[in-house]
Amino acid sequence: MELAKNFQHTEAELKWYAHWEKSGYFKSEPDDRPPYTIVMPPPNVTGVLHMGHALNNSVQDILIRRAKMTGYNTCWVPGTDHASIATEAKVVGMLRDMGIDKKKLPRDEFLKYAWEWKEKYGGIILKQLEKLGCSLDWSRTNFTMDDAYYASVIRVFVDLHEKGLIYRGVKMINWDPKAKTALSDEEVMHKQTNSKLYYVRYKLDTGKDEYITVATVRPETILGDTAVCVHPEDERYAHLKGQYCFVPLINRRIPIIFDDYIDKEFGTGALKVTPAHDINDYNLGLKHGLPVIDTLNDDGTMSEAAQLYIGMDRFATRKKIVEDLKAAGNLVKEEDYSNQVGYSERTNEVIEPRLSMQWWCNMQELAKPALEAVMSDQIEFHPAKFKNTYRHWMGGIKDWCISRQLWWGQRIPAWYDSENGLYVAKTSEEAHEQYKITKPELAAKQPELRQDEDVLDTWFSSWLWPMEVFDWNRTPDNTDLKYYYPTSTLVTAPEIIFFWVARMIMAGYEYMGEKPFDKVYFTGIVRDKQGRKMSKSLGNSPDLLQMIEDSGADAVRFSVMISSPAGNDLLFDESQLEQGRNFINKMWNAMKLVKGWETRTVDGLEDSQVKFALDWMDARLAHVSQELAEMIKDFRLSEGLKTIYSLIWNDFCSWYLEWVKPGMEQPLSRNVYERTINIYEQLLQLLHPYMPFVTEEIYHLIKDRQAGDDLIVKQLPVYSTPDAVTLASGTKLQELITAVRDTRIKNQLKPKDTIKLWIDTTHHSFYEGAQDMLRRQVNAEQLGFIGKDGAQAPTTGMIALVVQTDKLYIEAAAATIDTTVQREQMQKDLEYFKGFIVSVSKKLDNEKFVANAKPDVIANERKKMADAQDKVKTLEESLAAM
RNA sequence: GGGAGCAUAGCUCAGCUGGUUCAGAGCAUCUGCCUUACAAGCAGAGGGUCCGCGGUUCGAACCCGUGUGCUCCCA
Repeated sequence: MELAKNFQHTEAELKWYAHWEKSGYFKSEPDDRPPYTIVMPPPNVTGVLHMGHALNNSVQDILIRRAKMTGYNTCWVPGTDHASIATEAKVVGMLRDMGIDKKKLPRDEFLKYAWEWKEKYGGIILKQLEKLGCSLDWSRTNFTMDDAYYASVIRVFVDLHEKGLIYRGVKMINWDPKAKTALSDEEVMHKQTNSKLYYVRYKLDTGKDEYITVATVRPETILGDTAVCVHPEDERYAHLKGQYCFVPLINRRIPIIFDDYIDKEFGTGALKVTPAHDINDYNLGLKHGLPVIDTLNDDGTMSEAAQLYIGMDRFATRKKIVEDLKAAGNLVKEEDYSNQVGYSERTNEVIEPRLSMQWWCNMQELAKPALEAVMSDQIEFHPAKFKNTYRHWMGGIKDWCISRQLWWGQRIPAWYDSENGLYVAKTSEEAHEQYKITKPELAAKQPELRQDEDVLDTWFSSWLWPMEVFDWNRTPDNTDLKYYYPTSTLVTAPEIIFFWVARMIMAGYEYMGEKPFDKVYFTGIVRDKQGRKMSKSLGNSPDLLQMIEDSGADAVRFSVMISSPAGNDLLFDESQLEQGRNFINKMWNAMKLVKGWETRTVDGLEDSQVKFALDWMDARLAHVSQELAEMIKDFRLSEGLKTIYSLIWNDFCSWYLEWVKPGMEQPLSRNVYERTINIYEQLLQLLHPYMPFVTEEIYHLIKDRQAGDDLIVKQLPVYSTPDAVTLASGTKLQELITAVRDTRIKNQLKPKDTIKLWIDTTHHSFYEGAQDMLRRQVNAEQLGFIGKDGAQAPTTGMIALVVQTDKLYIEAAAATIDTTVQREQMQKDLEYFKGFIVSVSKKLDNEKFVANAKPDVIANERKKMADAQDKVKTLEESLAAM
């Protein structure tokens, strides 16, 4: 078969993905093997693949593929999240483009459009994950608005309501005037913003021309003021006890109250109190019995209660009221001010704190076992630093606002009668039953109940994900749930530790009586080269699908994984794609080289010359394989990839293949060929989880395979601990080769110039195995040992060098021998080692050191000393000979 | 305002319980090579005040204190 010049990624990706899927390698059913389960963090149903997904899902695929090779029954469950706010916003936008106003649509008609949208655009992202090579069990795909899933969300709502944990109440919430819905605290992002601090004076009700000045960044809320507050110990205002003042422009008479909540140093030390529009003011209002005047409509315009600017947007009002205050003589001054402003996570709109009737979930009791599980490492967090964040949040956990004023989502299963009587039930029928029993007379007259208009927070469905994807609600005793739950590892971003991770743990303990996963691995945030978070608004997020098309999924996975150290952010730079592509090319060429030997193999050919190389490579493989297992266990995936990269490029290609390479047109022993193929296979296997396509392709090209012999399911061999002497011998040979090459260059020897190499050593057995490779790699026509077969130490015209404690002499006809550089180098080495001996001697002569240090440390120092002395001796002799 | 974390080569990071022969890797850089798998390559090299200061210790990149700078989370 003619081999392509390069790896053709597009064809290979289509071919192998289809093959894996057709062969059922992605599918999982419970069996005798231990399970390894991951539930994918469901992306938004309308989302498209971005760098964050690429990182997150590459990590999961690596863990899954690796587990598959080590005897586990792996199950990776895909799915999507209905993403209430995000999706509804998109549908509303689409309707607007069609000239349809959501407000004018009945609920069910809007939902029809929403489902149409979902059918059309939903799940694109799952298709895109195939492109990345994700080995997902597609037969288990879930969606958080599927009927079964919907039912489980409703069940949990009803259950928590029965337990008294879910209740309805008026509280200060975060209002998003664009999406026109309440948000949970977690959905609000605080951003440092440049604002203005306005100083506004309020006339006192003393009949005189006296004022009190307050400072505010939100002057439009003045219209909702119901008090001015000062610190009880603030002498400036002590005389105002029991006094009143007037709200500017509307002249409402409001009291001056005293509370030590006030920061005397801030502004003027006097605070305007607007209980309807600030959480702290609200609490003050509660304490002091102040009225609440809500001056905002749900779209962020001023309400009738504001008296002025009715219907005008809040920010326009802010400008206007400043002008009016100035005109009225109430504006004292304004100054620049930087403060934190809350923005909606989804719509990026400035949040308005607002009093509102919402549904709440009390988290206190649910949080207890969830906190304990993480603190005691029953659930391991990687990196562990996130335990602190988690504890901090869980310790101060507040009630969760779970209702959203939206239509796309699970509708709250609560019904009201005309007297506002409340019935919470799984179905309308059940609610009506309750109604008839509770209020038979009313029900006889008015049989219809009105269902709550709101839907539940998206996260109120996502928190059931690890159990509900295995059909917990309908069949809680099913074999899948028993086998796969608790799942093995959750891979997610630290940003959603509260939104999602913490709540899944709570739901897991509450409903399964068991944690949802053993381990959580938090990936970093994807940033660009300059360290900026990748985002649509910055436009710094590369087009992932284009990258896959251009460079291939393997190169993309390589570039993402090579630069994401455990627990740190990923700084993505497209140059890493090139590194990935080069690596693929390197492997491809190595395959071509090895394949090229096939026709030149001969049975029973003496291969003692390269036995050294084979043994060493086997030892390296065993050694690195063990290291890699540790790294993957600790989620040091980036380090793992670097390690395999180096094993393949340096150890295998640069050293091993060069060592066993037969000469031009020379035959090769069958045994060496087979072992080389075998080694290459194992390297591919180690790399496969990271770069699945190219490895599978080469695995099949390098040798004919029977049906079903695919790399993805090939089990990793068990390696025995490698022999340290074998490993050290390889290192020594490398050192020798490098040293001789370096010396050649320093003496202007061209690569083609041959040399004679004389070695003065006591380690003859080492050279017996290695000499052939040494000779070829340094282009020596002859290699001799001093003291053997009458060989003499050279006296003149030689270049001397020292490797470890062996003395080497290069004899070269072509050399313009300049020993000065060489001597200087040796002299420097000599001085260093002499200095080193002094410092080690000091240590060993120090009684405190000898008394305190561990015995093996002392033994090691003694060895260092002896080695250094040997080295000094060798160097001195070589110098003398020059 | 409260909390967490980080600072090691030009860049991105390793460096485990304080103790290995000038502190390691990749990328980048420099030099020489189109050597019959690979120039998307080969060979070789250079590059560090381990953020500053103080302390503990026989011994500190590592532990403690402090200062500076940066990042993230929460209010």
